[in-house]
Amino acid sequence: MGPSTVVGGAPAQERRLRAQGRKTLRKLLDAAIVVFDKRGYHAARVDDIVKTADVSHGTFYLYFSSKEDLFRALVADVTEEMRELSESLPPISSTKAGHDELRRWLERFYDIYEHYHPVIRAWTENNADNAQLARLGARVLGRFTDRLVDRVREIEPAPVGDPQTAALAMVAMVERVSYYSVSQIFPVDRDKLLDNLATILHVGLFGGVRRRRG
Amino acid sequence: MGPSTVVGGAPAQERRLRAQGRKTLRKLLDAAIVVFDKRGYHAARVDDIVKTADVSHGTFYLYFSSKEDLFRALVADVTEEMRELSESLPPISSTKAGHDELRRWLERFYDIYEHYHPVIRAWTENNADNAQLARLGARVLGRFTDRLVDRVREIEPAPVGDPQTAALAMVAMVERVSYYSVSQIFPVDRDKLLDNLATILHVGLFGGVRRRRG
Amino acid sequence: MGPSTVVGGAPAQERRLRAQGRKTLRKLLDAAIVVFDKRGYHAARVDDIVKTADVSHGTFYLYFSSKEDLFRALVADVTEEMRELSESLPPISSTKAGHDELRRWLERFYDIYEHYHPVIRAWTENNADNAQLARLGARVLGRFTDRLVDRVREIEPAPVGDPQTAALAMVAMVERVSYYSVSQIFPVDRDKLLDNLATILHVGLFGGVRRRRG
Amino acid sequence: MGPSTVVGGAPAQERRLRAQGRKTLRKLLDAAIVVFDKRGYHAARVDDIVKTADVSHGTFYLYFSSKEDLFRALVADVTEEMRELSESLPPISSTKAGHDELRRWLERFYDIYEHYHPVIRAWTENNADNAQLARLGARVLGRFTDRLVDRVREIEPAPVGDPQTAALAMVAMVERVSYYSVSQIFPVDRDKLLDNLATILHVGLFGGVRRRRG
DNA sequence: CATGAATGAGAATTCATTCAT
DNA sequence: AATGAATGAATTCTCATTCAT
Repeated sequence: MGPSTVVGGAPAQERRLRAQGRKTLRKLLDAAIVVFDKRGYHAARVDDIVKTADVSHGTFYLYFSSKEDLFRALVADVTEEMRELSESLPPISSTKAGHDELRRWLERFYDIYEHYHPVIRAWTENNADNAQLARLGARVLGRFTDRLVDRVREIEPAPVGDPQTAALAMVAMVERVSYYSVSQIFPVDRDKLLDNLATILHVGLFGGVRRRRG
Repeated sequence: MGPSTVVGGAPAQERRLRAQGRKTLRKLLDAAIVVFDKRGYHAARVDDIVKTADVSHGTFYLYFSSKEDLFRALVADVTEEMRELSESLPPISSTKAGHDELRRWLERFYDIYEHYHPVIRAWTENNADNAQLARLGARVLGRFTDRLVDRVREIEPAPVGDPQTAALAMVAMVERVSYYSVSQIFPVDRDKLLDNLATILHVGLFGGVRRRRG
Repeated sequence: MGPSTVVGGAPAQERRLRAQGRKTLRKLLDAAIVVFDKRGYHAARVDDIVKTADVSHGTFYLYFSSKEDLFRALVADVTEEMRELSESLPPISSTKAGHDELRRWLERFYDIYEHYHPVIRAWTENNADNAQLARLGARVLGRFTDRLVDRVREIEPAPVGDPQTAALAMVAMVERVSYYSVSQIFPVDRDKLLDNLATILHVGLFGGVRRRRG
Repeated sequence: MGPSTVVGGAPAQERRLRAQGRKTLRKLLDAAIVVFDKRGYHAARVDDIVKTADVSHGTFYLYFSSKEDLFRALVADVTEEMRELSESLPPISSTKAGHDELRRWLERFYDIYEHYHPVIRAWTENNADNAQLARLGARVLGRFTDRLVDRVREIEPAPVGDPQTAALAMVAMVERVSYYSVSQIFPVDRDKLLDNLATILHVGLFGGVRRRRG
């Protein structure tokens, strides 16, 4: 998990990082996810992050100009992963094979979501007072719906009247149910959840037929 | 909008409030919603709230022991309103009449959600470090799904295999799409949104038949 | 216990108090002693005092201009009682009768001290930043030593070389041991304590002869 | 003056202090004594302490979690010094040599008392609402009386009937007279005071014979 | 006389960020 | 590249005192 190229904050980009530096950078990013998970973004203290990463206070500012700077780096990671994921959505047929493709794709979504969910939650926290962040979030969501709509339109005959709205509703559903699951608001079994989501999407968007389980 | 009985925070509950006191209490609660909307819960300063309510700093602490205390009072309001709403879900038939009932009920949900959405967002923000709050949120969601499942089970023949999971997915969808809408992440027309949601729920849960619009 | 005429603070002295007013005044003074006992002077809140006296916040300021004003009124009470007590010290012979006189007089001291000890402690607390209070305290102590010296000088032959210093040491001892006792730093039996103090003073100042007990 | 090992408050104990840090810690402790002396414990502001120590406000909280935390550190210092002092009380004969030993020991007591008296006064101030502090104070006093009693019992024939009570009275006397002296409630010459105290203790506890001075 | 409400100055505390080594 | 120490602006909270009824 994690994008191939680790991107640091402003101060880190002005320097050429060696192996040691890249390692420290990654330690800080990982520590931040852990701390955001435990306390939430706003309650997270730079102090908590450096303690978790086991580096000194001053070191933090060698890599990031502020907590927000670090957060932006994490958001860039998520955005990139989600962009790659949305582009990787394959054609989905209305047959069992289509259902299984969808299932595998949702699985990858879920795993990324699980890894980054403290970042995603922080993102939500900040939507209120950070318009740019909100726009970026909308773009990520938009890419998912657009891609789904593309795939829906490939099906003949058209399985659903208003693919745009339906796709948005499905994205919303998948996102929120995943949130409930990873944050354990509702304890749900991962595999069962993915089965159900795959079925609902397949039936709701791709003309799949609801089958009794078992 | 707003519950019939205004409940203050810890300090207010130890005193007997007269008309004047109750008025100030309400001013503070309303001001808090405004400020949470503008800046988000964590960025909200007690100072902003008292300025908006046009009372002095000290007055705030006559009614609430802290910002969190005030927040809890607002959460109690939302919880109560949502409880009443979930209990008011009428039987839903699979006919056009059922669709219209659902539409009216969703409309009420949406309006409450719109009014309290700054509180609901703050709720989400705090789920991380406040387990009790998270549990309370789960209970509210649970009441909605339970009630939907009750209504789904009244339909013959059974329109959906696993009503529990389906209901949870629908609740998640409605909640999140409403969030997108009121927070204007996606600018959606309220009426069109409610039409679509009513249809998706009616078809997905209550055996309704999808009809071409127009 | 308590002086015959209750004296209020500045605001109360500008008005003629009726029965009701005098009652409220006394309730406040008594409540203050209770609260000073429980929390100490500085930690005592006007709020605690009015709650204990069961009057409203505003009423306090009808009788005293401030917490300090109330404190001064209590100090005046103690000062007056102690003045009366020091003047009442009878001639002390070096015989058993002298010992018994001393014992009775110490008993009265102890009882006043016990009643007012929260005020006396507050007095100590304030000696640091209130020079006038410190001077007043010195005067009270001075009256005791002077009076003791007067009585010592009546004895022939002179039982002690430097009555002034010896008297001061004895006053210090009595005061502090009483403090240990009433504040229960050392749990001491009142009667046994008074026996011992009477003996020490009688032997140390008045030429008394130490006798084995029993 | 001052104990050999400086102990900081809660925050300081979690970190490893270097030379610079230890210096700042000591500056704060010393400054606190100065400020407690000038204004008394309760009136002392953290602001006064940091100004006197010439460090910033934030630095204070790097070493102590609150004013109370700093106070506890000072109390630990006094307690330790007093413990060492009480253990150092040598055997006291009833001769002139015993008197002189006592005189030297009281001198050391007086000097420690003088240095720490702002702390000791604060201790008294807080006895009311802090039971643990009161217990600790009783233990310190108890060590003095116990040690005196040990030394008294070494004398043959027994010079006093109830050494326990007599010792407590003497400790009370010494403590309070020292307080009068250092706080200048009564302006007393240090040397003359120590002479008198040594004589009273020697005569009152150790069978010494009162001699005319001069 | 008495009350509940309101005020606001003042104090404690936190924590992101900078600095000297 | 890293560290521990220091900073001070920003914020919360308290509580004596005043006010309107």
